[in-house]
Amino acid sequence: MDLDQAARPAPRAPRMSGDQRREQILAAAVEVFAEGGYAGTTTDQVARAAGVSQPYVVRLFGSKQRLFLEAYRHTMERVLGAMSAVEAGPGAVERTGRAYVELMADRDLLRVLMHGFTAEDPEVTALARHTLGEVFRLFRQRVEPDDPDGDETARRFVADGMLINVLLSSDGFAHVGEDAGFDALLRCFAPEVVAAGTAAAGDHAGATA
Amino acid sequence: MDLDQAARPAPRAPRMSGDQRREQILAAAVEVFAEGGYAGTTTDQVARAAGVSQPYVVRLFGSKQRLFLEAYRHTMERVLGAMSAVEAGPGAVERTGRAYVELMADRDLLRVLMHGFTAEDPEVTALARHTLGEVFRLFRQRVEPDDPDGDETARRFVADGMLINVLLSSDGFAHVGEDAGFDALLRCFAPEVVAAGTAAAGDHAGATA
DNA sequence: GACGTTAGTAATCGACTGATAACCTGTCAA
DNA sequence: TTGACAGGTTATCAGTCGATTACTAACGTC
Repeated sequence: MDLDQAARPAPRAPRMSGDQRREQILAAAVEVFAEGGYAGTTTDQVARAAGVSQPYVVRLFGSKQRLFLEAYRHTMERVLGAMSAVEAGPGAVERTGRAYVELMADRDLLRVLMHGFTAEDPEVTALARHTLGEVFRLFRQRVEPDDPDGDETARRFVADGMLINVLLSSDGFAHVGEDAGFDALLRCFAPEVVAAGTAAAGDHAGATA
Repeated sequence: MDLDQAARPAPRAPRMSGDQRREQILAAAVEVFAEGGYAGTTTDQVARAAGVSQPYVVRLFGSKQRLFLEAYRHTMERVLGAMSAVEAGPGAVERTGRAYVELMADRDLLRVLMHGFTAEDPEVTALARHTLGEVFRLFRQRVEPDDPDGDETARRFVADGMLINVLLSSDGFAHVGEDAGFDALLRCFAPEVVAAGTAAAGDHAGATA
């Protein structure tokens, strides 16, 4: 009994290759940073989410800041990768739009991206600006290059993207039926979601307005 | 000498009425929170910016969280106030747009607003969503109510607003000439700024791309 | 089967931060 | 004058967090 309970030193998780662990921790970091941002997240939270100890996280990445930078870069590459994968040609505008919308499936991605814009660290904000610029550029080069309205179309695309990011970051799609004005805005994007949401909410809605 | 240096108990700032002090601290809070967000800002930073001691800030507002909430509400009211001040009628769309652009003069306002969307506190994100909804609503009711494209126009307005917020938050206008794609995007908003910026930058530009 | 290397933890530290308590000091009324 | 209240401060604490150190255990390999 004593041998069974006390002597057992907690069934340690199996070892993993360093690279695997790095990827795992990075994935956990994206998840946790998406929620709390840089300052609002502890290395311990990341460690727990990844199932390792806090000091190990710090040692693997050098510092919290570097961990965040790597997580951010990781995010950036996935976003830009998705946009780069769209081939040019007729209908490219619509297909690029769909590519961005599909990014919403992983809420964390665009939320981390968002934290980059409001970050304090100049290195992070520089990455964030670069990402935004690349999104613009990638879209732009898929529009007829000599279309005089191309810049305008691309700017609108980026602007809509930022609105989506904001809606996602503020968890807007999960708070339908609480604010009339906000619902109206949401309805522009997903009328069916709002219709279903307001019907379902109705009772517990505090209707801020 | 001893009398001059040591005995003098630091020339205390003159007393102020409680309400005045509150306003002053609130203004300082907006300024400092704009930079660091909620988690990335200490009550001591706010206190220093306001020229008072840290415990006094906490005691006046109850807690850091309540201070942030008040600062956020303050910000929100100024933004919505500016939009409400636009009277309806012909050209209302353009005038509302100008009103929003004029808000950019105080960088902190829109940056604090932005932090609300990425905040962890559900009370804050709810306020942020409400603000967004009101911006949409206020714009919408200034467009011909029976204009079938009204929703679309209003959505674009809000989206452009979010893009502006992002550019402002990431300090984009101060980093012209560092990233080609980003410059191209910026050129859609303020061609003259970018032209001047790239010319002036040129030398110290690392040109991320 | 000893040995170096790699994956990982426990213990702990020093700095920071939000909050509390206790105290000080102008100002104004009676 | 005196006293009471409003506007402040200094001192200090308890918790948290990133980072360091020192240690342990699994793996390959000769």
